[in-house]
Amino acid sequence: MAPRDDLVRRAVWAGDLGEAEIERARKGTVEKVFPKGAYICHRGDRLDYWTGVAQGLVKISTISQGGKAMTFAGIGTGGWFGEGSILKDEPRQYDLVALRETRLALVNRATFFWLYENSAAFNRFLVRQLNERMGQFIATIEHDRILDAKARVARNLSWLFNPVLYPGAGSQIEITQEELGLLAGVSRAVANRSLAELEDEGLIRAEHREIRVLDLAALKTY
DNA sequence: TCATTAAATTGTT
DNA sequence: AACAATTTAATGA
Repeated sequence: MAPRDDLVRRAVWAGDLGEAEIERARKGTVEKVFPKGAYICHRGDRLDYWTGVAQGLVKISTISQGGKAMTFAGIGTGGWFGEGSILKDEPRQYDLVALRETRLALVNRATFFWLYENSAAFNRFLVRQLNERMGQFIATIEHDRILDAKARVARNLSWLFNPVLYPGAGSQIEITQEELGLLAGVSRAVANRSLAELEDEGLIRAEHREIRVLDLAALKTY
């Protein structure tokens, strides 16, 4: 059992793919491991792969003109991203950083489009994913008051628990406070305090190396 | 299985 | 950034 087989087969979008489709997808997929802290790609780079996180945690971020770091999304194990850059055939608009050792599944451009043209199941997945992301961004804009540290932590956490984007994830996730701090753009100490407060408010439960969400809706719209 | 130790993670300052 | 406390993982009796 080559790990590559499992990778494609286990992917959420492969759920109702036919055997032939899976085989085709498998052939166009390579795996690559990035060490903790490594850049997967910089803004402006070309990365002609549709990318899935087989294991690990990736931050999608950019630096604003004012020089402030801004995180667009955190992608955990089981998440997929990059369809926008592939579809539009343009360089990445943001930086990709592996927050911990991360194993990525890279689906090449030709295979992506083959699936796009031939698999209804794949298309259903794509539409759902794009729609869900859209919803995330709209929610972000709607609640775009001055984002204090706690709010950023809460929002980034809620992203990681999106049941549509991560069908596999239950109500708990493995993430350290340091990693969450990197995602939210706050220091570890602040992340720690934010989590403690969120826990007091009954939204989450923080444990060692993992966090349980008790009220996802409240977390999203914090 | 238990004890010891090293490494990682967390709580505070 | 530094330090202590706590938890986990690894090792060997």
